Amino acid sequence: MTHDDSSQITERKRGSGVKLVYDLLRDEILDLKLSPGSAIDEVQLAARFGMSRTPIREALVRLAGEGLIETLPNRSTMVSNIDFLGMPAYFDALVLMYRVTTRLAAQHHRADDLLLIRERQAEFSAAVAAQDALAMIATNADFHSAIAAAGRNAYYASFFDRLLGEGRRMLRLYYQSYEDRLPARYVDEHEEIIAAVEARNVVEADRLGKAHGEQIVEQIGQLLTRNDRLDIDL
Amino acid sequence: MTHDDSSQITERKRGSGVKLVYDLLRDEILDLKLSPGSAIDEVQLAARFGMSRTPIREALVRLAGEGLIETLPNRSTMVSNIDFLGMPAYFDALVLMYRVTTRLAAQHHRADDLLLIRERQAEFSAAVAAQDALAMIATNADFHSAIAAAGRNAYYASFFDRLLGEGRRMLRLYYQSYEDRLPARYVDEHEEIIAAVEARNVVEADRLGKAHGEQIVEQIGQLLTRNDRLDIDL
DNA sequence: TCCATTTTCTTTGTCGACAAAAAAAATACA
DNA sequence: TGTATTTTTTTTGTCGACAAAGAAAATGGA
Repeated sequence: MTHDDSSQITERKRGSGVKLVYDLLRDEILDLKLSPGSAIDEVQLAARFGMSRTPIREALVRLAGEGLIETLPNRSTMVSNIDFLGMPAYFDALVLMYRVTTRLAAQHHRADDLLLIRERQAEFSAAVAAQDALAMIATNADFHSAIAAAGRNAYYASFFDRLLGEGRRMLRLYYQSYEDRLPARYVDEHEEIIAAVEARNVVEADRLGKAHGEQIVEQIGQLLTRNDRLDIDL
Repeated sequence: MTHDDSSQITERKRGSGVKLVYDLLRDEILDLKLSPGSAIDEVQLAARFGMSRTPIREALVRLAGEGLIETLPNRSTMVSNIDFLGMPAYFDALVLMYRVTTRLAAQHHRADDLLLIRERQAEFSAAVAAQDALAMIATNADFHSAIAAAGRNAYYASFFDRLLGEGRRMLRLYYQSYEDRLPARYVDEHEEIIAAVEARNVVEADRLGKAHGEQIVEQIGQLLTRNDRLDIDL
């Protein structure tokens, strides 16, 4: 198994190596370029990136901290499996975070937040137009991450980011099975969300966040039997 | 500055060093034995634990991943400061997690969960009786963590654990200023929560979780001016 | 005495090497 | 041929050493 990477072993700034490996590996995992369950070899990575095992190891420790890889003591390291049994729990948390972050954005956003949010929405819209599934998933996550940032709650934001990251893998599976064709409906829903946030309409933002989340969940969750998500009424 | 630790440099199992350092350092940080902002010296720690810098470093990376320490590139590593400005956001998230985890525990708990929860409650009750503030804070966190585990949502549970950890530092400050005397009221509230969970009374569990959280927040949050917590009505 | 520049010192980031642990392969024995 | 035991291989965990990057101290000039 060869890794034809034409890997440019260029001069790197001290300390930048870890971030490089971390970011790249994270993307590869979330985009399913590294399939769940596949083994990760430190020496191979070291060779690929032209550095020693030490920075590789640090990147792996951080990825393990996020649950993206799993480490068997003294034995193999591998890409975490997608926890299908945990999907109901995942969607429950995801929808709640959709709600909460959108609601808080309506409350606490500042003028320049909207600029960033609109940028993300433009990127998402472009990805939809280009029918690029990977880009759609990533830019959709960025969009909601920007919303969360505008909500000014770092705890929700980081939790939400983690959920969105984990979700990228599941969504990839989903859109793969639907031939990379994605409803442009999400673009419209995003626009509605932006409008509600801008108008500081908290109730409407909450409702839209919840609806948007549930809409996505429903499309995916048809496969699932169990359906006892948390449903706090408004 | 000497570290008189009578450090037993005994033979350790391969791979156990990291966890040892991580656990101990985490506890020392959360119990404020290491004050926020204080520097962390890798070499000193290596000497103290009788091991090389490598496993120390790995433990520090993990702690940094949880936000408990901060690393200035190429320069110092230090215990994270408590983010007082972020406290409203923190409490907002904390109360919501109190609610959600208690509610889910009422829905999804199994018989043996209650045994564990009661154990934790007994420990908390003992700590209150002994007027041991540190133990109270730790066992209270354990109690709610057990509730969260019974809720069968790993995402909420891990997020909640992180919040409870972060909270240990704030609570320590709070109880310090109140002369380590803590209302036994929490013990009763815990009992009510257990009863609601056992009865699978979801609405009541939700209400109690919210009330319990808000009660704690109010006691601490009097100091804070801003008070625009998320308030989803039931 | 005060400030700019150079030198030393401290602490981190990276490396190559080696030992421990577990798995895989090879061997011995019935 | 099938199974238990030994040997080899693979991969991780740990170590000591060194180089880079700042900070602190020392030096020099006005």
